[in-house]
Amino acid sequence: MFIRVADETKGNNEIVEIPVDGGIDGSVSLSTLAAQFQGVSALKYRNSETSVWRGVRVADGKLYHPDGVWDPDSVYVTVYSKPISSDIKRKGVGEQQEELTIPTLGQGKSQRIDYGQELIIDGENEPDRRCVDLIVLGISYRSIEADVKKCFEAFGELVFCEIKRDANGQSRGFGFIRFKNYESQLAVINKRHFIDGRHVDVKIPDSKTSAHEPECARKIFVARLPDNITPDDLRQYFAKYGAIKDVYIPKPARSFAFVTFHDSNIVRTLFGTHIILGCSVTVGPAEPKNKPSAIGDYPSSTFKRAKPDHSSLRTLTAYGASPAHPHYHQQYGQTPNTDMMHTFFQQYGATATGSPKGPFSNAQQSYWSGTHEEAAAVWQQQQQQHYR
DNA sequence: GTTGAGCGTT
Repeated sequence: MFIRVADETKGNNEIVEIPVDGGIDGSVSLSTLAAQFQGVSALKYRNSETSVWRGVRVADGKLYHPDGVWDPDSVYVTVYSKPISSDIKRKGVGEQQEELTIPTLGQGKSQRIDYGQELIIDGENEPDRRCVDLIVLGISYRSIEADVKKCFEAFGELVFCEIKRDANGQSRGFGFIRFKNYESQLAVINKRHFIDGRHVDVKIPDSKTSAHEPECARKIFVARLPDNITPDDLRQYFAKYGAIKDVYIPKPARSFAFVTFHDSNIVRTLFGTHIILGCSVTVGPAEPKNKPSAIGDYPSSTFKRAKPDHSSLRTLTAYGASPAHPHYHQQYGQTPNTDMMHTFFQQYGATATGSPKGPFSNAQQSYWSGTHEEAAAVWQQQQQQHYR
């Protein structure tokens, strides 16, 4: 049996027939698909009842039809993990078509991540595949770095490996590692490993800054969701990153959701773009209820989308970003400065490129360029305020 | 020379 697959972005509507594996699970091999469509990560198809795109399930390098049966007459459309190609443009959001820039953050460095300040992403520059330093607990006092390295390199390339020692060089029995690729991190985390005859545990480290955090620190804001998405869809997708405590989708659907994890440390590694059921969604930090604050204490509601004729959607307008808007200035007591803007954009894996009018001149507006996703996330975050 | 929950002089 074959299924019919097309790549909308090619514009030629060429259909390629892809074989379905003969095995009992009736899956389509991702690698077989990728041989025809380079870089493909999933497939989607139109739900005949609702006309909404529906994504096929992807697991272990295989694609599974959600209904268990592939329709030989349907045309399945390729989905790519690089953030948004024009085919993922979604209804109702009113996005303009635009080629997107994937934010380029620092290349992997052999340094510890300063949480919340710097996000290291792997060699593919995928914002949703970030590695963090992992703590390794229970290392034998006799083990050296090479022993730890040997154990974990079986899961992938390490960019960092260190055993903590006291002033005399005596091992303190724990250390830190970081992988180059996110798959490796997923493979080792929260599992027990053996080094020099002792079992060791690998975890996302607690940090002092994350102790006694409010619930919103364990919560992500997921924007640009299709309205037919279910809590189970989100659970299924995000479960691979960490234990989920709660999923909240407003009723009626408002294109966003909150997912709360048990561990706050995983949260910041998720900021950026994800492909869920074939749709490109944006994950950002959840804001505390009743306390909107996008930049420090500055309200996110002061950020609007720039007009489409102004450098298109990658540009945000920071209203009130100058003393020319005394209302906001007085109400919130501060004006966002350059550092705050950069921190704000960084949450979304974006890089602010500054205002063409110069930062916080006396102009009425300042323009800041982030990514398309970032602009969409900020816009959605404003909407969120109206429903909470 | 011993020990065995923890959270990092970068």
